[in-house]
Amino acid sequence: MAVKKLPFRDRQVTCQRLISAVGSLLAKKGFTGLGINAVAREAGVDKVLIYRYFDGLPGLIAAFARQEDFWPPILELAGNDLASFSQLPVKDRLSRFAANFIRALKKRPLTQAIMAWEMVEPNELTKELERVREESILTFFQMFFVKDSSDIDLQALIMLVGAALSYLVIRSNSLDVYGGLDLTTDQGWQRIESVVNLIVQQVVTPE
Amino acid sequence: MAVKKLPFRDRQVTCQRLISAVGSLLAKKGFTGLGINAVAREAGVDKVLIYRYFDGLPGLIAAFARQEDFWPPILELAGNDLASFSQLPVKDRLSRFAANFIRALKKRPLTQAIMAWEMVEPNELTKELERVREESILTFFQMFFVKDSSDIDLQALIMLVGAALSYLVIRSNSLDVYGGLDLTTDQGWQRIESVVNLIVQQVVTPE
DNA sequence: GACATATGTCACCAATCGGTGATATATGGT
DNA sequence: ACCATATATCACCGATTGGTGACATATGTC
Repeated sequence: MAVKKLPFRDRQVTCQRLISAVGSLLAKKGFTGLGINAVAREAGVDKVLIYRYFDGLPGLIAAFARQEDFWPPILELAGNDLASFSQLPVKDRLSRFAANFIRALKKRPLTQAIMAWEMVEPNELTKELERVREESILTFFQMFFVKDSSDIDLQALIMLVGAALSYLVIRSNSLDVYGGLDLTTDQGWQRIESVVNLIVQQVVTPE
Repeated sequence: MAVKKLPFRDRQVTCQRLISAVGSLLAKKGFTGLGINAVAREAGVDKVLIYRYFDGLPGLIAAFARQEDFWPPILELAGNDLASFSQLPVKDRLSRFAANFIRALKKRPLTQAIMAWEMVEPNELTKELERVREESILTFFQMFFVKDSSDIDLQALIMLVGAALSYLVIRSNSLDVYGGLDLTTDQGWQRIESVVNLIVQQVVTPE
């Protein structure tokens, strides 16, 4: 409230403050309380500028979505080394993917908030983000797994594991124990990773 | 608005109307818009009665939670026949459990809404519901699976599958395709069930 | 320096929110 | 029949919401 007045009259800076405010507010409080007034307050900017520059809150959120990298890039899911990753056996590729996926998701609270948001309030923004994510997932899948035309439904397997891990990571924010699994400790997550490893080792047929 | 006035002065009936209003409102709009005013409006009852009879909205929601059966009962997860279920091989028990779990969750939109709610807004109600569910899950697990002291982490496996299925069912409300999996058709769900079957058949060691 | 415009501030609106006090009326015991 | 009380309605409160128009001031152009 003290340093609120920043009449630098720099539209770019103001827009950036608004976009950043969406991010920090979303990370701080989740999607609840993500209103025009709250965003403007957080940015220290008058809310009328949201209407002027972004044509309303949805427009601002869309701008926010455009400049952020919510979904972990393929490179990160592959362990930052595409070449060596693609040379691994399919089993190990899947195991690594699971571990990388957990780590990538854990360090993106914003992504978790948005994924939770998608589940309760489908809207234009979440639809857009879903489209991007769906595309990213499919690209990743086709890049590393589609050529292994095994007799098992590899796609369904990967998505099942991905769904489980997504759910568990999101739940770990507000839940300590899930069905006896401790989601707060590394040991608990090690159990999860281990069972994923076990699954892929037993299920995936070698090439 | 027409038949709003029901001055029957029957406290039980009024309380029931309020409790039912929470349910229908939750199923209709999800947890958004679940406020004092909205609930009272839905019930066709003055909101002051919520304070009088339930000491506020949390109290009303708690009463609502107490009388509903959100979580599928163990009997249902076991396929309505405990005896024959417990005589199945562990593998088949797990496969049946997965199929029953999907069906049970699919036909409980209220449960889905609450599960989604738990992910974004932890509060007293969701905590309570989580406690009940956690207890139910563990009971189910100990009843049917704990005696099979295999070398694999059966608990982690079950919870992983449960997490995946929960996520996919909830997502199917607002998403058609997840990573190439069609969540709108029986064929898509058949793929999911099949891969679960494959996993348990390959991973679970026979007794 | 004058002026159009871009940028930002402020005041206000109607609607809704959670919450409370005052009041009316039906119920049930004496 | 009378009266205490349980039940329900209504009117209001301050705060907050999304949204808009009027106004002020800095910026850049001529």
